[in-house]
Amino acid sequence: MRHLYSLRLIEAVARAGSMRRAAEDANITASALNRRIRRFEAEFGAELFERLPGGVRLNPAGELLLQHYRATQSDLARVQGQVADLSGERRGHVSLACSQALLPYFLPEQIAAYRADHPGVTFSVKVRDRAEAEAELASYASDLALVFEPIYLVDFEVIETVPQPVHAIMAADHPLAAKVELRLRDCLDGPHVAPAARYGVRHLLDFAARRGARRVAPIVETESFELIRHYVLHERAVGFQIPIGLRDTRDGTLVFRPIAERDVPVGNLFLGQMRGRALPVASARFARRLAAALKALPEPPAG
Amino acid sequence: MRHLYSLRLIEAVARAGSMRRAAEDANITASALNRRIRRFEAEFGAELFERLPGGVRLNPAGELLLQHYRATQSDLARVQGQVADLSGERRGHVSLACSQALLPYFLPEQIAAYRADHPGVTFSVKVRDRAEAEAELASYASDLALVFEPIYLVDFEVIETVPQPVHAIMAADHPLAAKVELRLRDCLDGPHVAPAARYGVRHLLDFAARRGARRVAPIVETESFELIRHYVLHERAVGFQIPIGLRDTRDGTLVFRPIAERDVPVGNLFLGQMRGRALPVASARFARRLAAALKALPEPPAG
DNA sequence: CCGATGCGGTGCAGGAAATGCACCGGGCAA
DNA sequence: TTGCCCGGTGCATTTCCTGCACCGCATCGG
Repeated sequence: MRHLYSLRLIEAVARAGSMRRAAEDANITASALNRRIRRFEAEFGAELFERLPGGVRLNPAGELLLQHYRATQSDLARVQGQVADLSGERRGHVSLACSQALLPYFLPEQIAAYRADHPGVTFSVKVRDRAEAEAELASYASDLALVFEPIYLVDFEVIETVPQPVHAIMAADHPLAAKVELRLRDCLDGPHVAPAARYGVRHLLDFAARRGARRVAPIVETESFELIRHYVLHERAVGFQIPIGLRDTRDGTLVFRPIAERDVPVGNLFLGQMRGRALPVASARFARRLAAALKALPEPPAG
Repeated sequence: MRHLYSLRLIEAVARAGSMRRAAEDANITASALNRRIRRFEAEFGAELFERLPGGVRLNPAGELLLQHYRATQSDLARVQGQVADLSGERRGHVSLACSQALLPYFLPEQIAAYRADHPGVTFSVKVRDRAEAEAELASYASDLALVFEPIYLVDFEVIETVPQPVHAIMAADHPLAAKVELRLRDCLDGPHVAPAARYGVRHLLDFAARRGARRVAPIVETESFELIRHYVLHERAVGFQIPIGLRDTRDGTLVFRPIAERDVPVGNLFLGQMRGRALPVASARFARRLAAALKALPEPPAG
């Protein structure tokens, strides 16, 4: 939409940190860009940037305006989606930020099921930890977020929440695999593999360990849940994960067992959006569906 | 803001019902306007108007877009207010739609008190009945609404509510003035003066009368609360009003008495805004103040 | 039936507005 | 100092928008 061109340029400048670089990105000359911005500032009634020797940076007024631009843009996209909808096109796009646990099973299934009904809808999926996912929502870069454990932002509006007790995962021939439920100390006493500190599972583990005067001391600490799942098959170690990202492997080599609730508190998976925002039709429908699927989630079998 | 020019023109066309008339209002030629709109429609991806023999009318897509425009405009105004605010200017504008009962005492006092602290803030006050006031909010024409009794729209977000029992008003020498509390039948048996049907007070009276198998049969029915207050001084009649619009007159000629709660249900005064909307700073602050003032409202003395 | 009227829409020429180019002064690093 | 990159500006050019004249069409009144 061309009437937002100036605002788009302002965003580009804010991102690039310099008018000349932004001009290059936007395929116009720096002088044209400069003048557009000066003109806009005059009309708006306030400067938007701090002019520094090495470039420019948004000042508070600019931050405010940029926020407005993003909200406007998102609302316009929603309107266009609704219009397309009422002309029967059923097109649209869903953008979503989620944590890694959703990647192997839950999200692929949900997206595929949704696209079976609405083949015109496309998706973008970003993998973000909790803090990043909330930033995604706040900047309107994603419509939805699906993250594990605590929510920081007040602007995060919870659509649905589902409990996910932390599970220990291990090779099928691991001694602990014989038990139905594990104690935390059983897991921490032996070699273990854990996600990095910023992940929700680790957060719960650290909290629980501290309470029990123990320490999470992983032999491998990683940001990749997939690495954890595969590593425990190689060394006699225990990993930690939430059940939504776990399934019985076909060959039965990987097993998972819940950790006693009295040791590690049950965490929650949150589906949320930016507070007060009217989502595009496609995203709103998908969110409703996700919420239903989360609510219908079976108690995970201790496979 | 010039980047909204096309949208402003679209709104003008929607309001005028014809491109030629809108062009005249906007001081451009019809051809220029026509082309702007066609161009916008092409870029937007959908027609916005039904072309009729005698002019044009918004189609659903146009309605949606217009709603977006109004929201955008309002949000931009809020941002500009915030920017002015952070440069310490404390300027701003509050627009409010309210019912007549607030005009004599409550609103003037509140506005004056607010302006004493923030002299840069200006106000516009529209007198609207309940339905109209809600339409004002929905079209972003007013920031706040302060109305009596029931709320229709789901988009009306209640900020504060305060009970206001219906009172009968009469001349000091009216026989009924001797009682501390009146029964509805006492009022309806004699000549009475009442607001028109669309007002909340009348709504409650009609409801109560129907329940008691009686009828509100006013000798004067009017849209002016002021007329009611003055009329009862001229003829031995009873009028109806809510206490927030009543004070002891200096000369003691006008008195008001509550009507028994078992006869007429207590109505409520609602302070509200458009659901989900971020108000301009000035309006938000004034709303907070209004809410506090409403909550602190004294039980009305039976003067 | 027919002309008058008011509507949205278009071809074309003139004019306003945005752009690109060349260049300035200034901070910064080597 | 020299060279570099920054934001900002004067001027010629181009792009885009506007205004005018006019078309086809539907409606209305005689």
